[in-house]
Amino acid sequence: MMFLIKWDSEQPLYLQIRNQVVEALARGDIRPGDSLPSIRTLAEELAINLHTVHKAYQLLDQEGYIRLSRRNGGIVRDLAHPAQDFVEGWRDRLSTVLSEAFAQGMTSPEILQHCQQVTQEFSNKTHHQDEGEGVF
Amino acid sequence: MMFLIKWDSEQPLYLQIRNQVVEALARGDIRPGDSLPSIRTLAEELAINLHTVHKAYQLLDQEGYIRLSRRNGGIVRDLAHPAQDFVEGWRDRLSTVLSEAFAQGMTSPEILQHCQQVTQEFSNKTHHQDEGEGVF
DNA sequence: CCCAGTGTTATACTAGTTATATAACATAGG
DNA sequence: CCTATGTTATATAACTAGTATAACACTGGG
Repeated sequence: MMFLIKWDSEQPLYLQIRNQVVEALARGDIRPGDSLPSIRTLAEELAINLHTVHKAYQLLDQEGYIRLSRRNGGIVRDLAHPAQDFVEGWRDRLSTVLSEAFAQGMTSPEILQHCQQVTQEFSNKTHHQDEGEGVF
Repeated sequence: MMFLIKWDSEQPLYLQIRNQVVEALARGDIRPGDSLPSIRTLAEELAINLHTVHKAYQLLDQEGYIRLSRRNGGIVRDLAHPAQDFVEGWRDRLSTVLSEAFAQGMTSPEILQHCQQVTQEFSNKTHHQDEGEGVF
């Protein structure tokens, strides 16, 4: 799991981390049962503060993506179904993003094509079962 | 153009306004050439501060959705093509939103169906040409 | 038994953002 | 000239983001 901090981004650091974990999950780069790096390890690796990483992990835990335990650190959960109350908020966010494209003059076919392309990137879960990153 | 402020939302007020304008634009509720309410008018109507509305309008102007002039206030621009540098950032945001759905266990067909539904809402531009809101 | 490595909590501080409140300025139309 | 438009300038309070230290609680391994 590679993290990359964009220091010139307008996005808060803890959100960048959160998003990268979620995208890695969607992409299949990390899977249920896998461990995230320890809070301190990742903080040092990215040269940022422990609490910033902690905040990202707490958010991921709260949203249901991982389970954060005092013992094993952050472990990716198995989400067969969306967490409760997820879909409503998610559709609102989807609406907002798609509305931007319409308002900018993109056409429905154009927009839907982007959706399909992105979707294919994520469902391309060509994945090696036995490749590090796991709990040991 | 009806605005609705959610006081319990986590979203900043100025972003709520910005998003509602963009969605109204996508939905066809407002069209190129239309005037937005004056900053002071809208501020009073929503019982919020003038500067908060101004910030929303400035953002909309900066993003290319409206033109803000000292003379006529905020006027919706005609965006036949996306503003430069729009698409790159937009696709990133789309990726983030769609990745959340995947990570929550939704399937590709499910997700694409949502995209199509939202898209249809926006392309349903059943619109009355001569209905107020215009410049006068 | 202790040590090292987990997350967790507490406190403090700086900087930036959000929202409000007042006031004033600049411009042009009626 | 008055009025309505956006614009700019301060100031202030509350909150957020990020950093810095320090300490606490737990537990697996040596």
